[in-house]
Amino acid sequence: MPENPSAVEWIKLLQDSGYRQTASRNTIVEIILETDRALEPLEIFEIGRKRQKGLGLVTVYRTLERLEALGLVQRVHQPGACNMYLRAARGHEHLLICTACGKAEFFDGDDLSCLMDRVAEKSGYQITDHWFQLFGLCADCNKK
Amino acid sequence: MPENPSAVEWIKLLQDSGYRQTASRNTIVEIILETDRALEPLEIFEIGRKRQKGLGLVTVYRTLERLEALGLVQRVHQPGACNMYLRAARGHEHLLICTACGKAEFFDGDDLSCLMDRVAEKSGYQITDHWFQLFGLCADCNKK
DNA sequence: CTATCTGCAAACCGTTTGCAGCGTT
DNA sequence: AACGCTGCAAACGGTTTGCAGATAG
Repeated sequence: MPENPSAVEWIKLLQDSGYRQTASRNTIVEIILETDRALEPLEIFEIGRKRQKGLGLVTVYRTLERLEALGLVQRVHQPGACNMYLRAARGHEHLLICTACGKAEFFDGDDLSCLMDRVAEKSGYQITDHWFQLFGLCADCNKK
Repeated sequence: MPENPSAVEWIKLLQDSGYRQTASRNTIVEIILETDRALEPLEIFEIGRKRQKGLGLVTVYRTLERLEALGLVQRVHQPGACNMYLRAARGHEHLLICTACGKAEFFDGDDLSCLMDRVAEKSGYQITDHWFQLFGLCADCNKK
């Protein structure tokens, strides 16, 4: 089972790609990695501003853009919003999101391939990508 | 103008829900039902305006809102856009979308339940909903 | 005749861009 | 010293709202 990425790791990847290490980026990366649910740019900005006075919302957008381009972060689509960001899925991970608290977990779902093969054959499509996401109540929210 | 039987059905459902039948709504419903891909509000507006002079973009938005509330239409999420609308899926239908021409087809995928049961057991979540969508090239676009 | 529906214009809000100065390397 | 990065303010574009007149029932 893959370990969660660390902030140090991400900062290093950013530097290896020619980007500079700055206080703003450190803050943003830390917030994303320590939160167990997808966040909107504005949320990241508000949390970040408490830690680093003067942080700009624009920097949040630009940092997310870079992180997404490097495949470290992904945009999460939900029925009510599609502007939230989360650590990106790796390999065959898929998302499981709590509709009450927003908590996001990944699960492994690599056995979708046989279903996809069947659909490809029936439809005549050459399938190149898939989205699979589950919604529900996490154990904590379910108790209530 | 040839009558689309499904359009008649939708208009009737709208009326049964207390909404009035109007020229604008007829036009919008017809466009959605005769198109084999998801459309943005602005696209519906532009096509509709050619048929019905004076149609307003606001009416498109308000009609889509009502059709979505009645479960006749659904918002389609794609990597690049999540403001497109399509006839809603029924039962266990899932979407298969051509990334080249946008053509959307439904396929049946009701055998996801065993995977979902397994995820529920492992994660402790009570799963209430799922999104499953495939992307690829349709037979026509694949030839090129 | 009444309540809904309409289109227009303006407001709204999340996101992007231009810019001059700052900070990393 | 060079060039990327920053925050601010303004621009932008899709969506929503307020309104007075039109229209379905």
